[in-house]
Amino acid sequence: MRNLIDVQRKLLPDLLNIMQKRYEILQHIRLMQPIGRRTLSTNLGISERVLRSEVQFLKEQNLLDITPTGMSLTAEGSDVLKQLEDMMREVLGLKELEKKIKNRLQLRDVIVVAGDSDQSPWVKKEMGRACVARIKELLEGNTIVAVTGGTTLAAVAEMMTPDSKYRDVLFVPARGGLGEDVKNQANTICARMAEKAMGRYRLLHVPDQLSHETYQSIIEEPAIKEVLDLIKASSIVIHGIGDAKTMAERRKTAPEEMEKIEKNRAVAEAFGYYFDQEGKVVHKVNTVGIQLEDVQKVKHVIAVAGGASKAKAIKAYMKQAHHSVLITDEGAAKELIRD
Amino acid sequence: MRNLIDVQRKLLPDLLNIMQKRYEILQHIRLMQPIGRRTLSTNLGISERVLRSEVQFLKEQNLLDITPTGMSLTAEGSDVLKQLEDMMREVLGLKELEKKIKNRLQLRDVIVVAGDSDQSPWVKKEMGRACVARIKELLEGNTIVAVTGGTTLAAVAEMMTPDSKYRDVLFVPARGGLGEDVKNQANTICARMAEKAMGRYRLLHVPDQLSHETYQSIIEEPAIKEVLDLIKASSIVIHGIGDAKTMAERRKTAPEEMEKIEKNRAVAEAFGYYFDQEGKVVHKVNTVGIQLEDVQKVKHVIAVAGGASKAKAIKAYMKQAHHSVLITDEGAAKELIRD
DNA sequence: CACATTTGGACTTTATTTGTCCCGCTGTGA
DNA sequence: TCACAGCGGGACAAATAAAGTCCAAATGTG
Repeated sequence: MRNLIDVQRKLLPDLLNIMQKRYEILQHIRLMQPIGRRTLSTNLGISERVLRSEVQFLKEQNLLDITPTGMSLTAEGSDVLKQLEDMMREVLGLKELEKKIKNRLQLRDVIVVAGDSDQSPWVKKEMGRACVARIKELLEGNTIVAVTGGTTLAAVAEMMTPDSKYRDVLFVPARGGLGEDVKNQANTICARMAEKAMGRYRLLHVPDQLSHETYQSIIEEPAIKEVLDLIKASSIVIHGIGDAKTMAERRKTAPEEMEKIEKNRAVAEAFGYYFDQEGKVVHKVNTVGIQLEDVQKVKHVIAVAGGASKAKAIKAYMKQAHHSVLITDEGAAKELIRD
Repeated sequence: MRNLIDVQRKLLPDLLNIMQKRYEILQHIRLMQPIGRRTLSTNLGISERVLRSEVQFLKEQNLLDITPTGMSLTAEGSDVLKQLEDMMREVLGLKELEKKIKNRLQLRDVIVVAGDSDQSPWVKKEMGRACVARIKELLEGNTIVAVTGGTTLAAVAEMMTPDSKYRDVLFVPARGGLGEDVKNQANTICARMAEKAMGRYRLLHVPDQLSHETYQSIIEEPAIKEVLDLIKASSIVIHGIGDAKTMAERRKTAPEEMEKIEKNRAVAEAFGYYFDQEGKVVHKVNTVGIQLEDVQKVKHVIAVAGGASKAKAIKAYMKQAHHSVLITDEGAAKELIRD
């Protein structure tokens, strides 16, 4: 059955919404029957008119009776509802997860896709697609989109599709070099995403490790400065979240910094910042680009991260990012609400 | 899985149609890839514009690639299609049955509902609902609807629902007494149906067994004659089909008539007419009302009959009723296409 | 008997789908 | 190399469906 639902989720994504809506209507009617339209509509939080259409439909399907006293389920309606209950648990699993996480972590919005990216790599792509869909909702006119690096963001870039909306969109890397592999660098991903979107992009060519003097002079270079200004002006930021240890190891982190990270019990990493489990910054990679205080001023911040193994990191980072949207997967989501 | 599909058939009947549409699109693309919109749309028999919307959707779901050479499935699309194939066989079962029967029996239209009314009595109600839905499609202005008797027609009456469309509809019994039980008589059912529909009705009060003289004089009675004229003017006829033997036994058929029926190998009964397996009339109950030759001139004739045991009768009757619409159930349908 | 609910009809407004036409691109065969 | 057929996709009008709004008739309840 899980199979069928998954296929349907692909083939008719809004089917689930409609199914859920009708399910809730039946559920409420069973609970409060006989009940009138007005009472029910306020109870369900949907407009009376749409409830009316739905109810009319359900009546035609012989699932409910409609009398001057109010509406109530027919025997058939009870049967259907009973069967529905089982399957809705599966169908709705993800939506419920989203709600729970949104409440528990106090986030602006949460999107959970099926699967666990620790186990099945294609789940990252699903998160990517969800992210792309979300971005498209946010676009208006000449938006600047800042992106970071990481394998998850690479998946987002891979799932990007061209759209006329992107005509005036500019992609920029959020921060300079953080010591990553080329294929996971913000620059690379930024370019890839822009190409896929058929949009424009600018890159930030700043070497990884710099002395203080060189650093000061390089950020005064007009070409660099221009890009940095664009980054600060971005209205959408898309970033990944990493496990602190993994990220520190993946980057060529100096031993003394490594020690600092470990000593302060950093668990999460994002933007080159390391966070402990309370969401406090305990270390920061020194590079140009957007800073954490800038991020908090950006209109739309989207964090993309999944896999059960990343749950701790996500939880820690999100403690100081309540105005972000989180896109994650079932694996991480289940861990997030475990305790 | 069958469970889920059944519930969905109830809860979102048109979503399954969309699912089918998308399934067929994917199927055709796999077969003919790479293929262009225009070619594909003529092939599928849908307008190019709606195909375009569908294709765009499928592209967004990452199920197909779209290139200047044409459209082709992605790996994901192939997977989904593969999984779909299994479940569509179940989803589409009834539709395929409908098509096959329509072609094989050369009928105007066929509707098949799930189940077998021999085994589960509620299936008759399903046929009833399907019939009612069909009737509503046909109504226009002040229509006259003629109905016969029988348990199936009783179910149709039971499933009738009021509608503003019925304001100018008049229900009449198709033929006079045929020797049935009161609750299965055309008169009873006609009245019941009209009540449920909140429509008007006229009845035909003619005793069962009449001498020739009385018969001649009674049909000249103004009150009777008026109803008979209405019956002949009806534009919709709804009737059941019975097994000849069963019907003959149920009615108080005289022994010599019984013999005639058996001798001529009657298998089907409808309207008080008995048919052999070639669809030839072999006997006829003598009563007033619509006659077989009148039926053939009526605009819309709907035959409602289900249950595996009735398949033979349905087949026989339908041999001479090609312009009818048949509403039946899965049980009968499977028998109908067996050989 | 009056009141508070109920459903359901009717009409307007808004959103979505579909039809229609056309443009620019690309691979193919002359 | 060039022309052409077939491709996708943009743009806008027309048709259709959904939702908002208001009101009338009916019915159970105090």
